[in-house]
Amino acid sequence: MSSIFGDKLKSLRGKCKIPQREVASILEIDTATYCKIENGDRRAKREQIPILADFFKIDKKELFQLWSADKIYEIIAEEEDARGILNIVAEGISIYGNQKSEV
Amino acid sequence: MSSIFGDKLKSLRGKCKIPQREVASILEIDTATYCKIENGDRRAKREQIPILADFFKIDKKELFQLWSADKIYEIIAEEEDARGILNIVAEGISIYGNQKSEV
DNA sequence: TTATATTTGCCAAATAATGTCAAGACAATA
DNA sequence: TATTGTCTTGACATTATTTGGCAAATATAA
Repeated sequence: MSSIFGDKLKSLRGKCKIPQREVASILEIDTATYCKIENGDRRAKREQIPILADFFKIDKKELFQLWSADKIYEIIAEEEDARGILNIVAEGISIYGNQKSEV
Repeated sequence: MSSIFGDKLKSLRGKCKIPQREVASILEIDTATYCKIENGDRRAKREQIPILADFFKIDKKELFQLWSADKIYEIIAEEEDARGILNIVAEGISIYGNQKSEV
């Protein structure tokens, strides 16, 4: 499948030259499951994100973003006008004032 | 709860002055279920969207967009940096060239 | 080959979603 | 006030989806 979240993990792990087995172990899940996460066949649990960020020593926020982005991709993948949808959402955010408008 | 999709239905139905019962009937679902859809407590099924669009005589695409947008809202509602996430997604779309970048 | 790493298929358990019924709330009207 | 029709809510059963692990298969090294 491939996912930006999984790709990130893969790349991080590549740098450290650590086997999946080890990462799986700190998450306390099966190697097969972790493998699927890296390949985008399964989604990591929310609680696992900070653990991974700590382990790989990267910004938690970044990892959360990638994780969420994947979920959004899944939604818009099925739709024609992905950009139109994103615009609607972006406008909505501006209106309800989540943060600065700018997208 | 409230959702832009549900609000849209509510407003369309308001104009026609049609009771929920009637819309529910064309969707072949319970009035209670339709009520929840209007109020954003339940999500309409994908197949129901074109039926609704036909019934209310509005653009199917618009309704699909609102429906998808709600799903995205649900995802980013849980995250801090909603706009950051949207940007990541928007960039990804540009890269994979779904359509024009611009968001 | 032998050992280690990664991937895949399939199953059972857990979780989430959907729809209905029944009861309650609300409004308009007789 | 009582009645009628509409809308809303909560609890529950049913169904669908997700998740994790095992075992077997496939790579990758040594």
